[in-house]
Amino acid sequence: MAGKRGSGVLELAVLGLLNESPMHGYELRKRLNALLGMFRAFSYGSLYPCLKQLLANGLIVEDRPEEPNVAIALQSRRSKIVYRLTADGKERLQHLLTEAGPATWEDEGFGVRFAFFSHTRADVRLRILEGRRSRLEERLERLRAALARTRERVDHYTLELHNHGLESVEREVRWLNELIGRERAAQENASTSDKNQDAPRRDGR
Amino acid sequence: MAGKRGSGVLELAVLGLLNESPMHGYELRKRLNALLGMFRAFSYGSLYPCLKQLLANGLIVEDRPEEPNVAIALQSRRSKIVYRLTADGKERLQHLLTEAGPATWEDEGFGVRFAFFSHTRADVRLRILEGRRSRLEERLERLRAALARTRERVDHYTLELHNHGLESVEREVRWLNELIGRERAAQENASTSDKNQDAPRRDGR
DNA sequence: AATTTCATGTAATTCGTTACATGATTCC
DNA sequence: GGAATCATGTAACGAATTACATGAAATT
Repeated sequence: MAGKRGSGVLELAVLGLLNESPMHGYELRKRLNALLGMFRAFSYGSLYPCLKQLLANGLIVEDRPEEPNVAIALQSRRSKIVYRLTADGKERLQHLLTEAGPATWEDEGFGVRFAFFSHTRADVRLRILEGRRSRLEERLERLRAALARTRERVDHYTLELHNHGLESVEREVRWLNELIGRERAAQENASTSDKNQDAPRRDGR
Repeated sequence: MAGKRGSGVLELAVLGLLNESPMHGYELRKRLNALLGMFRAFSYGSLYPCLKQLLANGLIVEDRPEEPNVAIALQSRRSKIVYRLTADGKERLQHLLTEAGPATWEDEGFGVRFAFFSHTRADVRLRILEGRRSRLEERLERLRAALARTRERVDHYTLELHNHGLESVEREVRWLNELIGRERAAQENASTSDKNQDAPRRDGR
């Protein structure tokens, strides 16, 4: 059922962007690298095969701008294949935004998920932020333990590297804490006036 | 000449560790993930094929602990294949530590290169640090430009992400500046009493 | 004796890249 | 009319992963 290809951060990013508005490949790549410039940059060699795959899976459709009545001869100008999401595509996007996976995927996918937060349900946002935080905290523990075990036996540079890394992660945790706090406040704010702001909780397992 | 396989961060890391002391695969992986825990974790599925490749390329040799005279029957205990660097391997390590490559490799390799700084020539250290800094600064410029172009057209979350990313990179640049300053001071300190501390500069191109 | 940890490997797969190849459109 | 950029793709490759498979050694 699930296609053999088309997974990965790229799929999520493409679906997310097409969810905001239909686009052709070239523009997609530009917006992609503007949006995710902090983390990575995708090339056409990845993008077009991905689009092909999404098309084959029925998650997107092409919108070639042909008005059949108006001008038949103008079909020669057949550049710019605009893609847009199908219903299946939207479903898939929600799945990718929501569902958990292996830690490595969650790590890679966080930036992209965050980038589409304004199109994401409040409860899902909170879950993603908390998930990220707990993974980072787990990592912190492991790193601190490893550092304590080898204390004094490592050279100056290794120590410097570890400390810098540790501080970076700690900094991100503080950032997440702030964001989570704001999200919670906004949610409470909304639930005082509006009910059913809570997510209908999914099956417990 | 150059083997078709065995490139990547892993090769550098393995050579670097074996340069410190001979080791068998299992221990190698543990030390690897302790050393590079901040960035990545390698699995046996990567490590053993890499060792095999390095062996085939003559960069390492195996040191199976068989004393032929003592006990022939004890060969049945053929665990723990200890590897150590050959002369070619040391040369290759110096090449990998020193030589520049595509930006993506330099980015991935920085952490590993840094981890082996205590076994690296002072001038090479400085070059690596400055290279990293200039790449980061280039990235900063691009990010700031992109941010300025789309200013006010992006949603709250995207802005938050970009700012956090920007600050992280700026922070690393400051860290590098500190390190570079210290390296320079140490180098000057040394060159007042000791001459030929300068690197014999390689061909200019 | 059983379980955990040590130790070594292979096969298939994944996600992405670089380099190549092509052509239309716009700017100068 | 020539250059830059827009636009779409393909083929070959790269680096590492996961899942699988095996067995010896140490601990309980």
